[in-house]
Amino acid sequence: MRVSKEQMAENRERILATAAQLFRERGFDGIGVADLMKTAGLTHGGFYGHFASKEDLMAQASARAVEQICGRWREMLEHTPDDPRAALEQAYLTPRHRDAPGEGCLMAALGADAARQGPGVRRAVTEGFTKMLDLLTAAMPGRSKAARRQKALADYASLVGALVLARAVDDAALSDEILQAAAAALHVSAAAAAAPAGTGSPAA
Amino acid sequence: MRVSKEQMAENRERILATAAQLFRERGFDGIGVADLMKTAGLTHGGFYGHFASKEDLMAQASARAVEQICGRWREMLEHTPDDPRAALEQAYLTPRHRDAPGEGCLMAALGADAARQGPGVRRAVTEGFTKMLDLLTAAMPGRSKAARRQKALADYASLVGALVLARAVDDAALSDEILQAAAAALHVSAAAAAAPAGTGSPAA
DNA sequence: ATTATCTATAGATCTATAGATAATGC
DNA sequence: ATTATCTATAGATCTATAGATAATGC
Repeated sequence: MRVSKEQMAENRERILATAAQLFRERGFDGIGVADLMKTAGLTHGGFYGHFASKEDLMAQASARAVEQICGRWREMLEHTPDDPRAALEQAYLTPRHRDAPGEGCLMAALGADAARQGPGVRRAVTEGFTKMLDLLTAAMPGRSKAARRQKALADYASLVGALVLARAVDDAALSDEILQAAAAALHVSAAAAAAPAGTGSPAA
Repeated sequence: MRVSKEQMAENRERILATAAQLFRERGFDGIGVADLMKTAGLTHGGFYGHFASKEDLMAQASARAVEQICGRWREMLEHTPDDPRAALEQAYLTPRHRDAPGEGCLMAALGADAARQGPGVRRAVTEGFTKMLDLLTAAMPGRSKAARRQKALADYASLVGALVLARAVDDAALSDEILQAAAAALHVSAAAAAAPAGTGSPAA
């Protein structure tokens, strides 16, 4: 049953990646350790050789999700030097992002959940939020750093709220309307009403 | 053990009120039927004489929370005829509201959770959201109804996102900063940095 | 020999139900 | 007699651990 050190590291990565997706899709309480390990192709008991507890995994999976998101954000900032803020915010407010929470923004998927978790999870989520905020601040136009940060905070709140609301309602037209209203207020062109069967990852 | 019809109706109301608070404080999965009934002063088994299932209660408690919120919103609209929008949004973005989720906005506390629930809960949450949106639209200045509604949607997204983020982070200064940045973007004066030990209910 | 994983299970908790109990309301 | 509530429990699920297993790596 024992595997090589490389294989073990790979297993650990797969557990983390699986958790980062499933927690965002189903909430911290929506997926158990046994199901999670099964999805990762391992058995229940092996989990505790990799992580101290489920809460430990929740914290590390949150950090992992932030890394994925920041990686995609950095790519956008490099590929759209003219108006990176608009590109990022427009991509955030797409039906594609709304419909793929498992690959999307940590704060929209788990922010409300995180507020009810223990110190380890809240610390990881706060650090992750700060990293994402710094990237958005860097993409923000404006004179002073303070003004850019304030605008980034306000814009981030608009993005997260619009996505939370768009996912909560069961009316597709109303959901699209929420995304479009937020886009209009942020002065980026409205997201398409239906998600095209395009390639690539969602934008958050 | 049997109680009068009036007492039974009162018990049912107490279960609903308790659920509307505890679900918002701890999430739909954060409180069980047994603990909920204990808090309401009843025993576990009696629950199913009042509600068909926990999910049934989740839907009805969401509707109940919306009624509470809309009642407070209507009061504000009547008491601040000059600029009801600013009054409502300013009150929403206070530390008091952030620190009292059990009495606060349904969408900020349970919006992300609701997206993962069954049709009954999603329907109730969507209907509640529509009611709150209509009140905010009525408080919004603007020429056309469509323009007021679009602005209300965008503002509501900002409010919900700011509250979700302010609750998620474990850094008090950062949390206050989020509320203040959202208030500034909405052109309402920033919320006080610390919640005064005042009277009355939170504003959402 | 060490150790990563697996099997099996302990102990707690959760939703829901069955049957007993006792107070209401005819 | 009816019925709202209570007691007790079924059955499922959850986190975590103990001990067995078998492959790695000295």
